[in-house]
Amino acid sequence: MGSVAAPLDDASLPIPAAFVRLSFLVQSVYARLAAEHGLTPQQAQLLCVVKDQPRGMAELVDILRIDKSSVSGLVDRVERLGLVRRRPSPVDGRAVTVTTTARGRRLGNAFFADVSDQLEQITTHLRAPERDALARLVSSVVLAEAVPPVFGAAAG
Amino acid sequence: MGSVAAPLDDASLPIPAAFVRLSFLVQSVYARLAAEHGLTPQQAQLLCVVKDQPRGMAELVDILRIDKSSVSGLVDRVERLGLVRRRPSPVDGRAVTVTTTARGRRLGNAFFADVSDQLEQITTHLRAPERDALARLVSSVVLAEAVPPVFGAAAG
DNA sequence: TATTGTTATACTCTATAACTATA
DNA sequence: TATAGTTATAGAGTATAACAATA
Repeated sequence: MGSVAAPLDDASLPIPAAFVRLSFLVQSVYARLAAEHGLTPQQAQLLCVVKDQPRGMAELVDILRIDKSSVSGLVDRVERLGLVRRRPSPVDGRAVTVTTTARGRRLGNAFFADVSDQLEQITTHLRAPERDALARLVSSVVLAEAVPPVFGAAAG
Repeated sequence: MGSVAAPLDDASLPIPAAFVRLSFLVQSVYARLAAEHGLTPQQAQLLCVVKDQPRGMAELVDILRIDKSSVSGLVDRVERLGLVRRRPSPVDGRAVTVTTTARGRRLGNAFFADVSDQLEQITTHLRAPERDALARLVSSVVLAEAVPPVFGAAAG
């Protein structure tokens, strides 16, 4: 009862259920659009991470939060698709830098734009001030928790 | 830059980036806690879906959004762990019903409680009215998009 | 010695296709 | 015929452990 400053009259789920189910929705959209571009979600995510900025394998471990051996395999498969390339590091003989090819960059940008469109769409039932409040509140959680820059132009 | 009714002075990400990164955070928490309980995220999710209510395989296909053959394999593995059981449907000779064992129900409840705690924690930097607004706004998206009840007590 | 990255191995997850059995 | 579910198969994703090469 008596909710404070209710922006909508809809029922409200507990935060955990709301978050888990929003995550499920986001993953569904992400997976569907990745598939439409011939990619797995993980391959699309890799492309989003490296499309604006080359990254070393160790950086990818930190950003993607998977083991280095998993990164190796993932980069192998995306490289086999002709979307990224391994470059030797100019400063460290052991390290490699993962860069997109022209095709990879185009595909990454197209996927990024599609996901952005779809995720904007699912908030169109909200009014502008509510959308702004939602963006600010979710952002504050994401920034407070130092979530790696797995999606978005630069900044990370 | 006059934002409307700003609840916080933090920078705000675009909705899509905020959503994708929140989803990444939720998945990270979910995977870590599942592992602490000896489960994969998918196994934990299955347990959350059936822990309060038996479900048929076809229902699980709709809720989990994976192919029926994938559900078969997933249920196989969780059944092998002794956490769920297949029961013949009383009304349809072709159908089976997936039920938790006592251990599965306990484990599912413990996992559910842990995830709930952790996801509450990540919003503790917000004040109560902001948390309420966040819950309502995310809920409105989830309910408008008819996201299946993959987490939460009953309802769905 | 520590760090960067790869390889070998095993298991989970997933979809496609073909199948059985019941409705 | 259609629906409920399983099985066979193959590929992707993941971690662990062991390894090579460079710092």
